[in-house]
Amino acid sequence: MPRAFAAGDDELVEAEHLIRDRMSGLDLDLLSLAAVSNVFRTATAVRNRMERDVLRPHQLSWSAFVVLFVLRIWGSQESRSLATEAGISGGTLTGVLDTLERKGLAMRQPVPADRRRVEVALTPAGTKVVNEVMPAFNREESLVTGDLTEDETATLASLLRRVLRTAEDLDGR
Amino acid sequence: MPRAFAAGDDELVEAEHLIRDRMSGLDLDLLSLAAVSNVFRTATAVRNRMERDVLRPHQLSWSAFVVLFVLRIWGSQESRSLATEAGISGGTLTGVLDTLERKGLAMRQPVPADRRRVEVALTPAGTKVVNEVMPAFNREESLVTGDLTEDETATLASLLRRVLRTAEDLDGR
DNA sequence: GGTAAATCGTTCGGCCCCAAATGTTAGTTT
DNA sequence: AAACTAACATTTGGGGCCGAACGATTTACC
Repeated sequence: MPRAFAAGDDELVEAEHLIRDRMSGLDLDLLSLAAVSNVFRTATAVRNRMERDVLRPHQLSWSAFVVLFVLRIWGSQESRSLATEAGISGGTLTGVLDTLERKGLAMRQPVPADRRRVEVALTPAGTKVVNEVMPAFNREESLVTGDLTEDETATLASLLRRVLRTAEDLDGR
Repeated sequence: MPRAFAAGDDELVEAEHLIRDRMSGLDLDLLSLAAVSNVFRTATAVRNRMERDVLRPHQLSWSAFVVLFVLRIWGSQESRSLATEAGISGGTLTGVLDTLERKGLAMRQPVPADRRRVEVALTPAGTKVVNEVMPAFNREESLVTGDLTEDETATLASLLRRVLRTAEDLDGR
């Protein structure tokens, strides 16, 4: 999303006027546009920070960390649920697991009852990495929300949760 | 833990409870963790919807659409500013522009005064595509924020704007 | 019991993504 | 003018990402 969005209130208004002018006749919902645009812009900015300051020193990609995190919190599980939980496709997970196995952070295990399935588990090294990275990750989270009061942070989480629920409900699940 | 956390305790979804239980020894700021996690989860869910329902029928990638959108709103401009506005690296923009040029949606033009630089402009076909996609995109934005009142949507945009600004200030801009 | 259908992880092709290296061009210094 | 220095888009290499196609396996049905 364009940089001028949410760079500041003044710039935001300016951008909205610009959009209204340039897209006149298109009848846009500028309130929703601003909110959703800011979700994307914030996610991108924070994620870039995380990747550069937290993940890169550990040689981890975003998805690799998410997979490790899911395994750490939810425990060992099969590929399919792991992919869903991590928010990536099955094909992508195969590649991420190849990388994680090569680094000795996770491992695949056969499921005796069903030879199609694969159980994925953290190695001790993988557990160690998550335990190291997670606090650093969380410190960044605290930093970027540092301008918000605790109530505001809770409100933000709550509003986002409702948008997320709506999106998931629209997808029918 | 802070009052706001206890107050919003019953709003925590299962995942947030699990994290609290499994990472209890790591002294995490769960309030920030929930807020930032929800930014990422929401961005991913909404973006996946957008790509599947809006962009894919037009054979457009996310970045390709953002580039077209920036060109549509802010007008023709040189590669460097376009990459910044679109939030992608210069190397990525080269590839995206290759694709857009191949599809006849955008075009590069030499800058006579400086032969290193390239001016990028929408073609008529590119303008037409943005005009078609933008309203569909905005309808999805309205949909996913449909559970929020107008005040809440504005609050969400405002809170995100402050997080975004904090992240950008931390990066020292 | 044998065939058809569903489900699993993987592979493949195309695109996206970044950082770093590259080659070209412009501006600055001497 | 020659030699640095800076700025620019592009190329390169390694990975991530998806949907579709694939082969192997299990389940359902007749």
